[in-house]
Amino acid sequence: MGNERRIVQVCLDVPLVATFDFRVPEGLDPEVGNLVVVPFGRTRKVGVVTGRIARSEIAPEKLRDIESVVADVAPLGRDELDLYRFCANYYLRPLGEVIAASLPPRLRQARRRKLAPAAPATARGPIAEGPPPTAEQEAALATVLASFDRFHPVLLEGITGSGKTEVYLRAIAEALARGRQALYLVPEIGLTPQLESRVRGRFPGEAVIAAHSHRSEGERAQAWLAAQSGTARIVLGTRLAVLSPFADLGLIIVDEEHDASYKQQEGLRYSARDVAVRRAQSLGIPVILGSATPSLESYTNARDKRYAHAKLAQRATGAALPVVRMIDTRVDKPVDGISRAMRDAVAARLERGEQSLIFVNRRGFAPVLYCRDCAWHSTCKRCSANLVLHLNSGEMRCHHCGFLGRVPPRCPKCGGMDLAPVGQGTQRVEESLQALFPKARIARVDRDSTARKGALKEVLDRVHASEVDILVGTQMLAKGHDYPGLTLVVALDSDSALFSADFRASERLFAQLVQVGGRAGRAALAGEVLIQTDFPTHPLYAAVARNDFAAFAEETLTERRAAGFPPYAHLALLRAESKKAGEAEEFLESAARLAKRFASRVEIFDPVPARMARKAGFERAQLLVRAKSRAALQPFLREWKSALDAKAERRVRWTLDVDPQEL
DNA sequence: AGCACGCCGACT
DNA sequence: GTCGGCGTGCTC
Repeated sequence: MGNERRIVQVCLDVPLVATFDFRVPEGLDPEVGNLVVVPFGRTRKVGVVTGRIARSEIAPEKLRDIESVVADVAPLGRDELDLYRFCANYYLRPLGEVIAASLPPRLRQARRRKLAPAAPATARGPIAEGPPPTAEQEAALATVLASFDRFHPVLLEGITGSGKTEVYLRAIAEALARGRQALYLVPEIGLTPQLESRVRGRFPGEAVIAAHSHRSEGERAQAWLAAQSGTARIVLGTRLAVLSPFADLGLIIVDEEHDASYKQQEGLRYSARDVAVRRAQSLGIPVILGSATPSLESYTNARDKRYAHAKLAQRATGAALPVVRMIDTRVDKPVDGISRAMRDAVAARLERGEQSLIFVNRRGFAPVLYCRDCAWHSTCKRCSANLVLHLNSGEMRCHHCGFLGRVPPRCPKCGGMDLAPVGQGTQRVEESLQALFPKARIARVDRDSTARKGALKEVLDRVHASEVDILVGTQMLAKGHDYPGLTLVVALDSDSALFSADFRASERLFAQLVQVGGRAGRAALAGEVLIQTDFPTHPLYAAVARNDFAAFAEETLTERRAAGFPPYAHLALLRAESKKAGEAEEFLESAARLAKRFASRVEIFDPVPARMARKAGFERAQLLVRAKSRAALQPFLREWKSALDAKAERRVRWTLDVDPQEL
């Protein structure tokens, strides 16, 4: 009888405490991995059984019975639980939080209807014929296939338009042929509706599931179950999908692997790309990381032969890469943001019936309103940021906390009437272009203009139908879309990123310019990219112009090595915020003192204000920690975290960000 | 995280 | 006299 394992450890989404013990009543037989409903406090919760034990340390009178075993969801597999344990450990979060993040909301509800029975598996069908691969694609695929039965990540470095997707699709075909599932991660699925239909078109007989947060709760639950049961053969998804269960995962693809949106910026701050590599490693399956501008981490891994390196240097269509030119705005002074050279270039496209894309990474009309009499300017009371002028709606808006106010008719400080919008946002550029080219059909694409569901697709359809001459927009335009009639891309205001305090800003700028520039001239027409800048000889722009990622990477790596930053070091950031000024920094000061007690192989920086020192009424500060290796950093972080938890600090909200993406 | 309990200011 | 503010503590 002593061997009867009538107590289970149940993992719940509760801070700090990983598992709670529960008795198993007669008639129930939960196994490890099962979802169970348990009474908790005065509510009920869904948890996951992580162990079965004969005795509990908990006083018997405190133990309560499991209420039920969730019967319509199969238990989580060993592989999944291992993966979640790794994430919990590595990112220093409770296991319950990781599991909760991996479960679709519907499955986390203790009270819910029974799930609809899973859709039956579709018959395996023929795979549609793709275009004949180019020699480069063939070679890249050979590299992928050479490491198909083991873990050996492949960095697929391919210029825009080189046909990385074709390599992915052929790799997926191989995984399917071996009877296994494929996971295809993309940064933002909402922006790439074309991809889903392309994948479905290629694999008409296979169940393709798109998993992302724009789905209804029912659909998300169905997608999760289909991946878990193996009904779904191909799962296309955003970062969250990397935590999805699979019956028999045989391949992971991370497209645009450099993209910052793979890093979750709150709660469990995981990098889906890094988790994908780790998952592939423990499953012994191939993983393909694709990008035109790889992250410097992946790039060095390939250069140092830890990853295989496949390159696509030619455009698959044979189209030439766009010509990149700088417009020296010290000489060619822009009027309302538009230089003479830009105006001429757009005019030439209008005359030829070709399309232009104007890239302005700022929405609104103007980033700040300024009083010429007293130098007052519009700032947010709750954030250290300017209020952005949105003329269309007559509002001043804070893009960081959501504050909304009316546009002041006169200066709030001196009462003067001479208020001037300073700088260019997408709305203003749209307006200026319309004034210059009254007959041009202009469409604006930014978070404001595409807030309505389906609005983005409508604009893109109009672009494809040649009903738009000029497209003005933010980085939303850069990702993944094809514009066959587009021959001109202009970047208006990228200089600020050249000198940012964030050491990754230049890496992001390079990727962004390459990506948006790559939209030009993808079909039969030659493309041109113009960059308006005060620094026309800056090495970053020169490398963009030569399409020379390697040169940019090597130069940036030299700087990183000298400064001791990733990939030559590993970082963690302790972020703190508090409503009272000084409290956050005080907390970090004491955290730093604490750290220095047992930090032998890590370097503790001084606390500094966050880049946005005040946000939504919270004072924010951060403390950087650096180590030579993960092996040195991780044990330190674990010890530090538990010491910080023990302080039970209540006034200050704090979180540890392992491998921070933005400083 | 929820959700209680528990002591101090303004009001149906 | 109560309603409710959020500080403190617990959940197997």
